[in-house]
Amino acid sequence: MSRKDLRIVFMGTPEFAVASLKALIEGRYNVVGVITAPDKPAGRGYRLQASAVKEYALSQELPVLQPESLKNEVFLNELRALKADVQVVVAFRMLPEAVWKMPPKRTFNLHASLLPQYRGAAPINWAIINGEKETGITTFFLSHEIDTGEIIFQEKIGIDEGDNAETVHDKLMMRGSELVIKTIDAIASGSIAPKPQSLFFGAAEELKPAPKIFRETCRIDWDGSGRRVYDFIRGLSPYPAAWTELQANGAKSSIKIFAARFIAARHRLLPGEIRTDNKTSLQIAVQDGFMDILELQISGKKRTNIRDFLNGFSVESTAESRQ
RNA sequence: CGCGGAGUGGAGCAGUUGGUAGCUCGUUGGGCUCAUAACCCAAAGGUCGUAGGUUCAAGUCCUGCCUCCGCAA
Repeated sequence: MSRKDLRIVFMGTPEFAVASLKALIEGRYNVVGVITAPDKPAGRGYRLQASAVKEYALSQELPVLQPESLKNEVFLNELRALKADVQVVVAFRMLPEAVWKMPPKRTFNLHASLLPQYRGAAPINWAIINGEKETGITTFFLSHEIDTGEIIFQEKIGIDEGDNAETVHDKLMMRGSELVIKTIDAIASGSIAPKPQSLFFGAAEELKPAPKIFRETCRIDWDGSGRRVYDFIRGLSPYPAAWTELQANGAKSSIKIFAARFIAARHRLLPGEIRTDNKTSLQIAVQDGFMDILELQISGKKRTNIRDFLNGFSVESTAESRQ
């Protein structure tokens, strides 16, 4: 069948998924339905908020389903009624077998890592945090265990020294949407040869997971090398952002750190001790030097560069008592 | 009505028990210097998010509205 005749149901929630849906729509593929998360109270005031995918789908006048439960019979019937040939899943949630087994040409997922590495909810962040030099994108058919199905296509993408979670996210999102198209085309033409994930890693290799990230995960542990702390900060920047606490204008506040650079140096400070001229620089000690904070945000205020921050805030230098 | 913080000269912040506003930086002019994002001197620039209220008098107390941010999801 022609690739444009293929009836496609798209499932996804955040911004990352929008790029793929958009690529399908702009490529004039036959997207017959979009499944996304229900509007949820979120943000300050708990206002009801639609997902990024929903907003885009509505702007394109695509039929949208927002089931509370993916096992609900009513939903399953609605889904069946769409008569999908294939289902595309990008950054959605775990699907019950009844859903992913439905379409004749199966259901595939776009995952933001080089599977089998970084299975889980936060592959982009963890790849950077772990100091990887490259990561990538993978399309694979869904199976029972999460992120373990047979791989259709995979593509490597480099992580540069100056990259952070945002830049890598954007790269993967764009290339990912191309991979989705490529995968759809291959499925339509019947020219796919999915391979089990076991063929993608050597026996000696260890599998690194990418679990969901919580606030406590984002607290900076200064007792590490500058290399590790640097990767940690950029791996979480700008969202959800690495944070620490310090004394500013006489009060203890938590600050998010968006950008920092490592300065190698020998010193006798304890990890986490601060030295600052309260004017242009704020440096926090790590094992083998200092992290020079460049961009940060104190709670209740806006994100600023270090100079602006120090113009108004006076930070206690915990390093002066010692030398 | 989920909890909390904030809106003050171009920027980041102070402002005590209410009496028309201050700091750091920047800007402009001048000086010093081989030089500088360094230093010195001087100046310009705000009526304090917005609407209303209390008061002899409000940035500073009360109410509504707008915007931003942290937590939480």
